[in-house]
Amino acid sequence: MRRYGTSLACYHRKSAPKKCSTMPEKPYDHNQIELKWHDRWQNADFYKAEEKSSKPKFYVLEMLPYPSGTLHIGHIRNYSIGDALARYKWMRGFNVLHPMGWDAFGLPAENAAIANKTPPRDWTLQNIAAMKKTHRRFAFSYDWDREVSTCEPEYYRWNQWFFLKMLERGLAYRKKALVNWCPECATVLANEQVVEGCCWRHETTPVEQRALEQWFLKITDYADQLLDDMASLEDGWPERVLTMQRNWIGRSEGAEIDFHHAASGQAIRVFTTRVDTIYGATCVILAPEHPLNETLLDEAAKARAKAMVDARANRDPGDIDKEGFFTGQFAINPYSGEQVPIWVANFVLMGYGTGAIMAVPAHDERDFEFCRKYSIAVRPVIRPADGPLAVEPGLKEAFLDYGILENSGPWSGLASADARRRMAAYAAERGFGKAAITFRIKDWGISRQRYWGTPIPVIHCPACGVVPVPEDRLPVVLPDHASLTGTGRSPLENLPEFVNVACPRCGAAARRETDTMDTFIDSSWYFYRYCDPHNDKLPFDPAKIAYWFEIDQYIGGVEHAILHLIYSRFFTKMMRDIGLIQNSEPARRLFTQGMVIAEGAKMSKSKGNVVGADLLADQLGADTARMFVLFAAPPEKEVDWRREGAEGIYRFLGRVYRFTTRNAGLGAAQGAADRKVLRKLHQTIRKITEDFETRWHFNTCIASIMELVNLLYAEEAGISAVAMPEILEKMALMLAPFAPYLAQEMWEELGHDGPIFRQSWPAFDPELAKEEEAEVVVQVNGKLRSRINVPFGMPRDELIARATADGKIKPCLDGKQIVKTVVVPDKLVNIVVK
RNA sequence: GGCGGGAUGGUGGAAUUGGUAGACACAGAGGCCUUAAAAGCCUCUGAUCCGCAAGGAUCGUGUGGGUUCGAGUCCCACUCCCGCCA
Repeated sequence: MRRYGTSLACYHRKSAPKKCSTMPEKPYDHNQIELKWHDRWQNADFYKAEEKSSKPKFYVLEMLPYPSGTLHIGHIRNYSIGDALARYKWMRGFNVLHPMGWDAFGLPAENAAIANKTPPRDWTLQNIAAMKKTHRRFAFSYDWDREVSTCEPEYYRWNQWFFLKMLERGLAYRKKALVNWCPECATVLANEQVVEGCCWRHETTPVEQRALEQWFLKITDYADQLLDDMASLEDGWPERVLTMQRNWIGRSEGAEIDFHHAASGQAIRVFTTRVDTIYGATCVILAPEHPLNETLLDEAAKARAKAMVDARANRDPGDIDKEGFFTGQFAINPYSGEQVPIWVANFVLMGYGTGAIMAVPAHDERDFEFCRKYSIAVRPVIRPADGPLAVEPGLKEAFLDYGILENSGPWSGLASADARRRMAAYAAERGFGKAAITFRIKDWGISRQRYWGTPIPVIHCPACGVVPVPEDRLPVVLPDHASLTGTGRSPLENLPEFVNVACPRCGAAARRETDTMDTFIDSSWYFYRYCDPHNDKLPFDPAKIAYWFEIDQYIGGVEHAILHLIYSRFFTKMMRDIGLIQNSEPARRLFTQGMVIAEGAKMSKSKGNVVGADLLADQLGADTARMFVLFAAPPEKEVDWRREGAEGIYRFLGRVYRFTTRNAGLGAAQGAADRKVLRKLHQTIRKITEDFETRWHFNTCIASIMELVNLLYAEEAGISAVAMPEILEKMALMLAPFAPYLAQEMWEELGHDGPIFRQSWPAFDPELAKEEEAEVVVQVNGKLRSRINVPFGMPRDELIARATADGKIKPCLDGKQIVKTVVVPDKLVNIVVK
């Protein structure tokens, strides 16, 4: 196939009807079919969810896209999976909610604005319009009345409302925190703008860490719940997503212990999961940004520490070489009274635990590596339960397992687990520590020094401090125009009409907060808004949520396994706690589809290999594109986009269509092939129905329809006028979730009115689907030697008799002794000989 | 290093519960149709070997072991790839 579009149809029209006994077949012209129904469906309302319904509800949701301007084949895959499910559920009689929206705030709009001199809002709205058009071309079954755009004040005012609710409850707070800072741009960068430790726009400029006042959400308050509630997701969410979230939350149980600065007596609190090893602690190590460094270090050392912080910005902690320096100061071990040196090292993270550790090289890998490098003492204090204590010098690696304490003062002889508990209790008793749980997850920093986002609704008053914007004055509207340069602080700072405001409390001149919110806030609750998208009193009516939630099926890329999906779970719990909703989790089931790569390489603009959806719809048609991404691999796996593969699907759809048009309303007088073909038909329905209900291997579903079509071609002349309509109708119905345009056109060709999606999913007849005869495999010593056809349910003895009498089996048994015979009824006979 | 997922023809993949390995498709080869091409339709297509042929034999699911009448599937060890965490 070299040419596409209208010219393709001309080629087909030359092909003559195959037999004079059939209707003239019609060529498959995807443009003609898809444009026709696209126009007819323009104002159709088949896909509106009912507010009140006697049907069971089903909420199917695909992750909303960022409006970059174009849909690519990766989007098409995501939506094709959801759409197949939505259409199937509709045909199974569910009241389906299947909405779509736009994650419309974000930095690309600002960059585009700088590049094209288009205001971010205009750029975004144009992109949304273009993408929506493509969505419609692909006939995804969305209820467009529920469309949500997160950049609209009607939406983001509720971001602000939630922020105020969290502020009231102490879940939103302000603190000084380290952020990524590019000295070239003189601005803060988001994590995703830091590429290998450098600014994305200045690739040779290392990013620094600067302390700035930032707003945070207290997701750590929910860390335990986020972890515990995963138990309820275990049967509906992919195991690897749950594992990733568990790792991300990173709960560890241990103890906080105060060492004391020998010179000043000041406490240095360390976190350890292995307090039982504390007699083996040979130094205390502080994170380079630890606040105590201010008093402990001289100026030169402070500069070294700062350099360390900058050097490791956003680098994988496992990749950095462990480096440190001795501060010249000492600390006292509260258990042993021993003085140990205080170091500063880059592998100790301020964000984890207390920002300080005790190094026990004999029993911790990283400590071992570090202490060996700097020749710090290594002292074993735990021996294996069944062996002696390791000997130092000469120790080659740390002993990490639990064991029995040695050289540990009064604790010697205890087992590790026991010692951990008792020693933590002792610390609490004496007031120098306690048992503690620490999490890897940090509070969510949401301040962004950017324009295109939700304004944070607070006012800074010189007299009253931070004052929330009163609820009745929401939304704080983002000004339409701001001068964007990509440098300096938030562009909103340069808009006096935005910044200068009277304090809501005292009326004095005050300044508005100019930071905007992280756009992950927008996507943390959008799926609730779909249930009540036009509510201007509340983010949504709780009764509507009670009806639609939880989401029955959420579908998206695994790249969101952590951020978006943790934030969403957090928001749900927060919303529950403020009394808006009843559910504790947003989605009962999650499906993570694999990526689409193009000809072996990850798609990206810079590589120029992005497969655009519009071009596909032009050249091959929406049906072909949708079906190809479902056919090429099971949906959870990666798919390689290949032009030739998609052309194969195009050929298949043409085969289906031509067969249908030339046989509609026809058929032979005698149905010699009816039984065979009807059996295959009902087997196919059974297979696809089972797959929709369980594992969604649409690739094999489509393959089974291909098998059916191949059989129809082979048996065409022997299909009766009675069987033909049933076959063609059910085939159209089975294709409807995958190729809606073609299915609808077939439906019309078969003489039916109305949308095929309002039809019931075809039922299969188990009797018709049954094979007539069982093919039984005959093995000798486990090797396949013959196959025999027998009636179903043949008894064991008879099967053995038939098998041993088989012409191919007899010679194998000659002169041998039969040791054993294994029979699997209707399937297999295995004769073991010697 | 830990945890999770994976490795099947030239390619994407199938084999759902331990029971016919390679469904379906792509690519390739041949044929029919055609003045010709395209499209369409039909046949062949894991490797090696035997045979004029029909047909048959052996090998074969990353590597090495094991369990079993029987292993792509289960167990042990290993290699490589992907993801998350360190």
